[in-house]
Amino acid sequence: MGIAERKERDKEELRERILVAAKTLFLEKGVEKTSIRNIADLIEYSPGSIYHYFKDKNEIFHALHQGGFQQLMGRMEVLASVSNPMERLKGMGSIYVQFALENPDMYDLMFIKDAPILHVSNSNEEQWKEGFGTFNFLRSTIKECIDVGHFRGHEEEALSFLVWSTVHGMVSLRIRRRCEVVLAQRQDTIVKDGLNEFFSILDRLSS
Amino acid sequence: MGIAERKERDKEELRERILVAAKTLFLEKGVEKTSIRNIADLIEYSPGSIYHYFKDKNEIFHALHQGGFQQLMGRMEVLASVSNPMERLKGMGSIYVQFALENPDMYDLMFIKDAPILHVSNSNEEQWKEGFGTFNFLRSTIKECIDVGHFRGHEEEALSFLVWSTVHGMVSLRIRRRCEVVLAQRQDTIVKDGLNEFFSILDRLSS
DNA sequence: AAAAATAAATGAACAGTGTTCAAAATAAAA
DNA sequence: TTTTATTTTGAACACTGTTCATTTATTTTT
Repeated sequence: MGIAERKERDKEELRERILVAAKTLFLEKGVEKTSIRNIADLIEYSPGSIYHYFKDKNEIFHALHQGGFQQLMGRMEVLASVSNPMERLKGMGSIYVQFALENPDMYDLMFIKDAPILHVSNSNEEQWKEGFGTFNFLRSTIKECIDVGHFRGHEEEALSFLVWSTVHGMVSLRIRRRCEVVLAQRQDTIVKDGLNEFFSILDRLSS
Repeated sequence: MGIAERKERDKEELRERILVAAKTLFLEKGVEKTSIRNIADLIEYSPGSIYHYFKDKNEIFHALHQGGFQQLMGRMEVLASVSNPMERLKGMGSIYVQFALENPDMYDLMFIKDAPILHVSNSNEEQWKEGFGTFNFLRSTIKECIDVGHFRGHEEEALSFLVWSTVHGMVSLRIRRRCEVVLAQRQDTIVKDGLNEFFSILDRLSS
C-alpha cells in the first residue's frame, strides 16, 4: 500500500511548490502585492487549489516566516564555538544586523509586518517557538555575561529586551526608510556606525 | 469679491472633514481597512469626490502623519525649560515612549508603516521636514551632552541614531506584537523596564 | 474491464478594494 | 436668462481574498 504514501509525497511536493512560488513573488514584490492568483499562475494551477494546501494567505506567509527564523538561527550556529559570552553577544548583534540588511523583505516579514501568526490562530505559545528560540539564545548569553561579572546593576530580562530593541530599531528604521533624516553622507553607513557605537557602549558596561 | 474667498474656505473645510473622517476610521480600524468608500460614506459624499481634494489615499494618510509629528513635537515643548541636556535627553525618551504607547496607531503610521510620503512623490527633503525637526532636536541635545563632557569617545550623529533606534525598537516591537517572547509576567512592563535600563546605561556613560 | 467511490482541481461568483472619467448637477458670470 | 465654470456623481475597470458547486482525475470495488 505505497499509494497512500506516494499521494502524501505528491501533496507535500505541491505544498512546497506553492511555498517556493510564494517566496519568489514575495521577494520580488512584497507580501501585499503578491496575490493568490499570482501564485496560482506561477505554478499553473487554479486559484482555488491553493486553498486545499493552505487555510489562507496568512498561513502561506507564516510558513515563509518560519523558514526565515531557521535561516537566522542557522547563521547564529557559528557562534557556538565562541566561549567568551561578551564576544558571542557582539557576534549575535553583527549577524542579526547583517541578516536584516541582506534579507530586508524576510526581516520585514519576521519582525516588522503585522505578524501572520496573529491571523492564523489565537497565538498560543506553540506558534511562537521560533521567536522563543532566538530570544532565549540572546537571554542566555546575557545571563552568562552577568554571571561572569558584566553589566553590574542590570537585570537579565529587561537588558535582553533592550539589546534586541536596539539592533531591531536600527535595522527597522533603515528597512522602513526612516533614515532620510540623518546626514545624507552618513545614510549608507549609519546602521554599521550605530552598531559600532553600541558595541563600544557594551564594552564600557563590561566592568 | 468675497465669493472666491468663501469658496476657498468651503474647499478647505471639506478637505478638513475628509481628514477628520479618515482619522476617525483609521483610529478605529487601521489604515488598510479604511477605504475611500468608508470615508466617503461618513462625510456623505460620493467616493469620486475625495479625489478632488486628495491625489490618492496616500496623500490623505500623509496629512494625518504630519499631524502626528506636530502632536509629538508639541509634547516635547515642555522640555524647553530643562537646561541640563542629560535630563532633557531622558525626558525626550520618556515622552517619545509615552506618545508611542498612548497613540500606537499614529506611531505606527509615523514610524513603522511603509511611509505614505514615498508613494506620494519622489521623497525630496522638503517632505521630511517634520522628521528632520524631531531628529534635529535629538541631535542637538546629544551635541550639548557631548559639549558638556558626556559620552566621551562617541560621535554625535551615530549616537543620535543609536538612541533613537533604541526607543523606536522597544515601542515598535511592542506595537507590532513581538513581545510575546519575553516572560509572560513581564510583558506589560517590559518597555518601561527596558527604558529604565537604558537610562541607567546613559547615566553610566555620562562621565 | 466496468462501475462505484474517493480525491483533486476548477473557475465562476461574491463582496470588497483604489482609481478614473464622462455625464449630470450646481453655482457664478455675462 | 443664457453662458461659462465648478463641483459632484456613480458607473466602470481591473484588481483583491475567499468560497463552493461542478467537473475532472484517480483509486477501489465489483
